[in-house]
Amino acid sequence: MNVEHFLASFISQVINELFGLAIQPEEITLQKTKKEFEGDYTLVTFPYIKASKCSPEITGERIGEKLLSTNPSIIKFNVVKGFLNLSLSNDFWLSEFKHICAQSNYGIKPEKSSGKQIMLEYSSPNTNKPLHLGHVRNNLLGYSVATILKTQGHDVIKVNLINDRGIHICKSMIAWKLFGNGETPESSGLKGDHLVGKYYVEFDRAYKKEIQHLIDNGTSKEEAEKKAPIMLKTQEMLQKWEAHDQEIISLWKMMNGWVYEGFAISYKKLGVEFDKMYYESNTYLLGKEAVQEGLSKKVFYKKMDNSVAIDLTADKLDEKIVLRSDGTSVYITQDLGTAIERFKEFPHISQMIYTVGNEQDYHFKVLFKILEKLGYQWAKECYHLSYGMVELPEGKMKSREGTVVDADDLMDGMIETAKETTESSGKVSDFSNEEKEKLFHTIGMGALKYFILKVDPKKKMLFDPKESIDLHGNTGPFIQYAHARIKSILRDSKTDINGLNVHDGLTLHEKEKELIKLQYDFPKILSEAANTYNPAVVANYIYDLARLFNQFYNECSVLKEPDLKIQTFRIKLIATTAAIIKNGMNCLGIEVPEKM
RNA sequence: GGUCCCGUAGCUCAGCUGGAUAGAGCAACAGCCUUCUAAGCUGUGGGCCAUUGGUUCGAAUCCAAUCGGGAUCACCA
Repeated sequence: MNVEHFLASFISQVINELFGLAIQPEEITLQKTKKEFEGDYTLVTFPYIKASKCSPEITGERIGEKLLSTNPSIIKFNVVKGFLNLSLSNDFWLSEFKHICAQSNYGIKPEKSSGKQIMLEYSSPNTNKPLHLGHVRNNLLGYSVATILKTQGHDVIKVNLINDRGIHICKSMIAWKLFGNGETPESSGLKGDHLVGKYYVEFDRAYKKEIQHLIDNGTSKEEAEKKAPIMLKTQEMLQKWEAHDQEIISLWKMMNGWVYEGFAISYKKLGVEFDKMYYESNTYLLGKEAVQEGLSKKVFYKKMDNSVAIDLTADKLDEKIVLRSDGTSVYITQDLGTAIERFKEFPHISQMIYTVGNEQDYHFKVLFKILEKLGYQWAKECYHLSYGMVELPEGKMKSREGTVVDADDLMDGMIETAKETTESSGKVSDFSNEEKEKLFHTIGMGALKYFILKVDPKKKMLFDPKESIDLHGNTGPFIQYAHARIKSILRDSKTDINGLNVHDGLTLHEKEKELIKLQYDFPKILSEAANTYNPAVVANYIYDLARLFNQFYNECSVLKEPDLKIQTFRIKLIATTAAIIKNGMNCLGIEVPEKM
């Protein structure tokens, strides 16, 4: 039984009895009492003064007195202006705490218990360059939201749609052919994705040089961009690729293979994974049937030049081309086709989530609207998990210009920072080398992941590479540290925690009560995070919990507490705290060490 | 120009389904380790919540306008 509901239904009865006002429990809003006042929950009395025909203060007094006399869990109340603050008894909170203890994974619903199946797409890299900070945000966000949805009992299918074809891929291939001299990851010692990325940058350099050369010889800029020889070669290569030219296909396979080897390493380090991979080289022709279907349903129309379009001006969007005049498809065509395919392939999915940056907000609005107009019922269950760009102090990152924060460098740098800090603390002298490496990875990646996930996904975020990510304060390691501290106490206690029982009638220390109250919120936090697709909700909650534990730790001793009943209670209390920290951090894809 | 998103402490961010004196962290300053891990805890300073108007008993929160920042409006992906 939810505490707010429990109180609200009592209050609705009381208000009805006292003032004759019929009010549903759901309409009563209770809020947590602010720190500076005494009490657990607060009722704002302003909405009821019309019915009570008294001042807000008197209204509060009357409701409070009635509640006190009818509800044994309420032991005290006070009224400040129009605010009625209610205090619940220690035993009430202790019995809530027992409920928390009784569940092995408090707040987390059993796997696949909701019966709802959701497909979530994330990552979606191009195979022409290595992953950068922007991809890191995408990957962490997608993985985290998937994990959070799983806590609600949903069956989540994580998919990755790899953009493995197109003109941008050919750019790296052409540059490698022209300037590569047969260089391979083995011969260069470069990670495969970095090697391919090097030639993507190389292409841009050569292209720009050719453009400048043409401009110097009197060609207009626009003309030069089209006529640059290297660009013509690239377009020729794309045509050959589409015509299944064996030589091009095998070059493509080889270079993509290098990229996949590189990605696999980065994904592993990031700790993300997928249930199914899609490749655009397989899906890029999809959607033409949907175009035909749309034409016959008169959703689309043919234009004078034979291209096919849809008019969305009535929906405050523009006209959108869905098939070129030469009959080839555009980006949105394959997105339409892919979506339709997926719902055929997985008939039980009830929701489709796309983790894509907010620069594509418009694209997804158009996509979902078209699907709706084509008559697909599930179109309204498609959701664009839109997130803000990661910006550097100098502005946006640009792959072609090399002004990106590379994902591998970033991760290695964080792990190195974690190593330095950890070693200087001198706490891990008894660790084996293997354990140390694991710990540095856990802490470094924890810092990075928390740094990115604690901010609201839809907001753009700033990253300054010159200021390394902090390990103190509101950070991943802060939370990991709180967890390690708890585990250290539990080890020293040398007791079987499951065998312990919490006694009634304890007097609760302020911080103990706060810990119970905050732990009690965990399931609500998870469902809120799931409903809003927002890992930051979990991140900020876990931080609050860790901070509260640290305060408790400073004020109350666990193992040195002489009263055994209290000691037992405290052991249970910190054990559940640790479990929630661990499960919460797991939602962010962050591991927590037993010792650090 | 149209549409969408964002403006909260020096910096990075919470709070936004309307409620009490707007919160954290970093940075600065001052304390706390013979006591379960100081990656910690406590305290001090720091705010016209972009501006103006409206709705309300009550607005950082809702509405409108204005100013600033960003994205997008391709037969690119």
